[in-house]
Amino acid sequence: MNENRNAPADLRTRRRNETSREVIETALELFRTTGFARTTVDDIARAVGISERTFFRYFRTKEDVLLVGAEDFDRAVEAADLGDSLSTGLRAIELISTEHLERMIRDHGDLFAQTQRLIAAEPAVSAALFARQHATSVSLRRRLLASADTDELAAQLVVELAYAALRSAIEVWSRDPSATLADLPATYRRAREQSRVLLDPVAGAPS
Amino acid sequence: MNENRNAPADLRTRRRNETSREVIETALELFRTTGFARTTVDDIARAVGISERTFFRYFRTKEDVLLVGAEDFDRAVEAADLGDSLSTGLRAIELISTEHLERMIRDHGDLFAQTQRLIAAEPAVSAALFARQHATSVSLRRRLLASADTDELAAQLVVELAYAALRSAIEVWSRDPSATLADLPATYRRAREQSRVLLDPVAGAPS
DNA sequence: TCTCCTTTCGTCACCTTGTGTCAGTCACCG
DNA sequence: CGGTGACTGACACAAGGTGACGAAAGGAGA
Repeated sequence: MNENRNAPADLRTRRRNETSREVIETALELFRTTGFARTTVDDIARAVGISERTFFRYFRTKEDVLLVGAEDFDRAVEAADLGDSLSTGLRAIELISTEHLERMIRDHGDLFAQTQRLIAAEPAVSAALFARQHATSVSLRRRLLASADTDELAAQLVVELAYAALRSAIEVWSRDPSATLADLPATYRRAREQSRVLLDPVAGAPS
Repeated sequence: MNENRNAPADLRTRRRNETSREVIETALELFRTTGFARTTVDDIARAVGISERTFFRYFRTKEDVLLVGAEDFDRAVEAADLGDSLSTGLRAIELISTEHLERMIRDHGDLFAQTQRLIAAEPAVSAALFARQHATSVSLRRRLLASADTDELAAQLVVELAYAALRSAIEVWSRDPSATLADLPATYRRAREQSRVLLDPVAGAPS
């Protein structure tokens, strides 16, 4: 399709992005002050100055408002070159995750941090996020199987373990009030290293 | 509290269990023939012969109907002795998972298999399941921190990796049409072994 | 500038999930 | 046998989410 990345863009699309961002920021504020569950979609729409119906044209669900870069991440994962083995596949997923975190920090900054904190605090939202990741994990497993000749279990495990490290890093980081945006990539690096140590077959019992 | 396990039980509790099981089996049938989304709670209630309101007295949500042993599993995890280190904690979670699978197979048999297949096929339900697991994972991390003196990231990782292995095993097993109930414990054992091999620091790149 | 097409938006109507409430029923216990 | 507490059905209601239709506004061409 037409891929005019970083172009001045349409006036329509520009206004759409503005409205989208305005909804996110307004919702974020309402969620913090009133709580996620007690804030209705109608509250958000009214505060932004749009109709309830229009809100759902921007976001499929109330939870989606907080899943800022999720769609981009999914697309990047789907487009990634996984190489021809499980280890190259794992490395590819980790690389994309790293780039994703850096881009989110660069492009969205505090907005990203705030959404992550709210996600960690709100089971309904983390469940929605997981549903996304689960869908891509199944698709990833299929692609790994096609290119890396291995069994389904190993392929699924590689994907799940990679996602587990990413989720854990974000989770622990977002629950730490003193952590800054700059700390996140380092936390994720530690998560990858530690996950390898924790399941080390030498340290773990053989059976 | 009163723990009359395996006792003849009250007439009321007996009827309650019967109704609950009837709801599960009826819903399972409707979900398979009509699809999860297109089946309304009212359809299920009507088919069982209870009111819509009563349905919600048995199950908090429509998804909960498929989460048969989840509550027992959570309780078992919460009550487990995690030892005094991350490795004993990991071992404890794995033991409980194994016992849980065996008990589900023994007590529920095909019902369990059918629910797992539907869960794997239905994003909304796996999201609900994840929400449960996420809640217990946070509580587990706290308990590991209290007993094993380590950092938050390592503790969270241990829990997430353990859950990832369990989920992957069930996921892959439930998507295999030729797999039988007896295959599940073996699949889970392979998942634990493989997860240790896949993240082996010797095979993986140091950085 | 005028016209035509496309996208977007607001309004209205509707369905489904989930909760609160109230009154009636029934098993159990004294 | 009468009281207590749990379970149930019926009703009302809030909130999330979808479909349909007409109006308004942006964008392209004459």
